Amino acid sequence: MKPQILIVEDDPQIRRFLRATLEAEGYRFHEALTAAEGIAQAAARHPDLVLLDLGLPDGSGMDVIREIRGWSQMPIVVVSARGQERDKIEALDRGADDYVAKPFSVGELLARMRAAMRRALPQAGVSAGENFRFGEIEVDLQGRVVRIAGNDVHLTPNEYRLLQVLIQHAGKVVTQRQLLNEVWGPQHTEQAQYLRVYVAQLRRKLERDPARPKHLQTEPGVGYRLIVD
Amino acid sequence: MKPQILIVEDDPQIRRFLRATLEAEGYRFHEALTAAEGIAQAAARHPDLVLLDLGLPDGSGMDVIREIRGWSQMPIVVVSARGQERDKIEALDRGADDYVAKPFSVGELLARMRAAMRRALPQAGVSAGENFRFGEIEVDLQGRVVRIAGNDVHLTPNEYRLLQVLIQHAGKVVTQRQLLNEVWGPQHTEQAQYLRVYVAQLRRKLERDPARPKHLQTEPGVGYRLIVD
DNA sequence: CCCTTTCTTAACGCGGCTTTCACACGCGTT
DNA sequence: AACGCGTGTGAAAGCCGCGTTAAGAAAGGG
Repeated sequence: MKPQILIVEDDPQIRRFLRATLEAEGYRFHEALTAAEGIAQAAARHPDLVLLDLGLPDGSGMDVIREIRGWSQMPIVVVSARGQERDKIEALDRGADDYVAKPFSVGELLARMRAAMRRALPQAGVSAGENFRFGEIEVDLQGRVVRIAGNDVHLTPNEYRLLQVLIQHAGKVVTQRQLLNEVWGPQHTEQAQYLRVYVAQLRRKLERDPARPKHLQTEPGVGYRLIVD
Repeated sequence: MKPQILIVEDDPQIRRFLRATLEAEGYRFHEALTAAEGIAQAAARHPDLVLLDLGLPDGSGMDVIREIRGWSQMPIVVVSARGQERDKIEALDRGADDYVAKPFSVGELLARMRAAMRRALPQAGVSAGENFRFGEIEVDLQGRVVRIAGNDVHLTPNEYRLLQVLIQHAGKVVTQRQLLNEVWGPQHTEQAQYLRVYVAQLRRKLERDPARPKHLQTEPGVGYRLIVD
């Protein structure tokens, strides 16, 4: 199940931008335009993370933090145009998990969101967790379990690490050297044969038709790429 | 008891600055000048938070994050001169809790440290509860008593300690290093043999069929996991 | 001080994982 | 056509991690 984000933001332009960003990442999300609605939706939907703008019209975003913290430890990442130190300190001390000032980089925002959600997982034993899905394949990154159409698939340590690295760069090409370095260490960046063997093994275990891979594709002369729909 | 901070930083000037800052806040702290020493001290002292500089002389600070995350969830706040986006993303994805780029404001750094430590607190909440149950096994965390189907089972100190750590992370994988660090201390994180012996003993005492464990499962190449129904 | 319990260390078998090799295939070049 | 190159595949061999047992050392209690 993909993480569900609640966006609390009144500026239509920023909202559109966040919407596009989260959509591209595959997150599910809902939007609230006011502080009151933000609190209500946070209570109703139990999102995996709240993206909160501090400059809301009907009251300070600080109230949203205080209100939510009264009954939940859900991750709250503040996104604000105001970069003043005292705003940051107040928001963080009231219980926000992170504070990203505009203008911010998309990659950093997403990384900070991932970090906040990762931390929240252990204590909330109920929540499904940060699973990664592509096609009928589901990877439970916390539990280290891979399921294909619901059935558990056993991966060896190296196979799993290889898949992990590919997931980290999902959609993008990962060079052979990079894969070898991450999985086998810097001493083995020349052993491209390892990759051929293990990519084949992964395909046999994950792909419906290993000879015509749908997800784990070869980039000849460069590396491999994990296709996510 | 005041929080204890571990500073991992080679630059004497920044170290002096951090020292003065933390002292003024009333934090206790220790210092490590290299990555290796930082890892060792993190294991030995169990600080409440690690302040980590990424630009260390004897290897990347990234290794420190990866190493510590192998056996502990302690808060790690990166303090770095490098403010590049990819550094931030990499550090956060490897398990850092926050990333503060120099030049930073003192107040913000302290607020982010407080936020990171506040989040870490609830983790200790498991042992405070009442009895822990899984299957026909019941663990009285107060009385340090284990019963299986009503009958008392005697566990040695190390056996109980090992079970305790697994219960604290029930359902999740606990790495070998983490278990070794929690039960035998930071000096013995390489003695995986201890684990094999004691896991076998625990299984013989707790599992109905020790050869096919239902609760105390092995995660090959990683660690062990306590399955709770 | 002796006896019991617990911890540490070593040895060994087993199974599975990793590594390595051999070879087939597609493709572009000679 | 033949060759080189990068890639995919199957299988064999060796290694390594894990589980198990046992014996000696250390610790603790009478």
